[in-house]
Amino acid sequence: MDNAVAELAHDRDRLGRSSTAERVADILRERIAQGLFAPGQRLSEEAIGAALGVSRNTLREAFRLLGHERLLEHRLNRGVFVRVLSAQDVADVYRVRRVIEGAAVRHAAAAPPEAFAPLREAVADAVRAAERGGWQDVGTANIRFHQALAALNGSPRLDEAMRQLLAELRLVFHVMENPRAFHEPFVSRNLELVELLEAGRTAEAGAALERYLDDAEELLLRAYAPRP
Amino acid sequence: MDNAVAELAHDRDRLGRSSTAERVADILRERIAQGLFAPGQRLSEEAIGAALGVSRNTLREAFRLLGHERLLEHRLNRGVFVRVLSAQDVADVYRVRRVIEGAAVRHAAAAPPEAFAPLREAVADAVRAAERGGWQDVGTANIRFHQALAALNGSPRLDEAMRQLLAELRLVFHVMENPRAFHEPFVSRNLELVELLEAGRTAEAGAALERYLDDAEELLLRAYAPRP
DNA sequence: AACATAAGGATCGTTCAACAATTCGACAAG
DNA sequence: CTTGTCGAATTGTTGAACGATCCTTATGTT
Repeated sequence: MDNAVAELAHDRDRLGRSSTAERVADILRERIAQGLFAPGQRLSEEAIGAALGVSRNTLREAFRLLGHERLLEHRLNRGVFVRVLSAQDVADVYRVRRVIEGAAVRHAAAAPPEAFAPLREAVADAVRAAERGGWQDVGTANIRFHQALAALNGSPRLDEAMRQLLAELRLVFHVMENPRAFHEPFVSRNLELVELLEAGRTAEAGAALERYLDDAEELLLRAYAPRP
Repeated sequence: MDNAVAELAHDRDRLGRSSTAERVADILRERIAQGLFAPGQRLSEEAIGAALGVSRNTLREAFRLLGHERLLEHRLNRGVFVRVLSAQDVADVYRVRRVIEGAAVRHAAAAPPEAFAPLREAVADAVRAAERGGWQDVGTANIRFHQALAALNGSPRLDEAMRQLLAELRLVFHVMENPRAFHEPFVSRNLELVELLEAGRTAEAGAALERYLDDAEELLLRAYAPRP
């Protein structure tokens, strides 16, 4: 009985966690992730505030949240804009990915077998999406794969950092035509990765990951030409 | 001449970057770093807003900023509190430090000799501060050392992440008595680290770093007993 | 025609006052 | 000692207001 009460502590954070500003931030984050707000687009306080039925003050709190997540760019006296990543930004994102995901692969050696289940699932989702031509969904599944890979570190802070990095990357995906070319080739390579990991061949997995990230970065940078 | 103009670009971000909310956040961040606001303490909107002469709305924007940096904790309808790190938080901070600083050491092999100058300087500052018994300053210099170490990654995002991590750690330092015991022993180990790095013995440096972080974490966790 | 300048409108930055919602502690009742 | 109720204090959110700043357009000058 005392036990049942103690378990409630797990759900405690689900109680208070909903202010209007945060819910607005959630909505905007989702819209940006879906590409409905294009990079570079200005987000008018008045227009969005009216559309969502919240005051400008509340909306500005939400903007601060997303600005800190690098999804919005705050220019003084000019408003907030959906972030436009430069080529250097993309390079830096991949630099950080190498660090975080590389560490995850090294951690994988000590991980229990069931730790790889989320990776398997993400690959399976990607395969299914690819079969029916949903390239956008393939991209989403691939992102989930790498999120799950980073989770092998077992660190909430790295999970959060990875979440943010991948959200930034999504901004790049949306300004590019031909999503298939950017997502399809990597499904099988993700599968290769998880199989190497499960087999305990972490050194090879690390090398494969390096090649993966090098190729993805190059492919991305080659096709990515933001207005200078 | 064209060169001098080009250099101005470095300071560009310092121009527009001054909204009241951000300046308020800077002030509060500094106060927290100095320990003038103790962990767990509640920051009243009305009191601080009046003291700083800014409106509640502006102050709330600043709070959102610092909340996202994990320095403040926002509890719905209860206000913002200076963050109290749990033992798990401390462990997680060190987990991330191992990842980021470990990668930095690996990067150091390809770094030019002058890249280690900031590390040398930080150690020198720590030594000077230790000689005159300024243990608080020793801690600050040590923090600068590891910030500079992380900078070897050459990644703005990792720099920012490290900045945040070390700011969190400062929260822990402030709730502990006897700062000398936590900072003095590590000065010489930092010196050892930079010398190994300059000598190109990166593998040994990596091992030394691991020991460093293990010891620091254990020392910290042993003495750190936040209210449960 | 090219450039500098000035006026105007739009939007942001910030403040202020107000009210609803929520929390917390005190106090009374069982 | 537990439970219910009340009230003060604080936060959450709104709406309006005004100055500051930026962008565009119109105007004037060389």
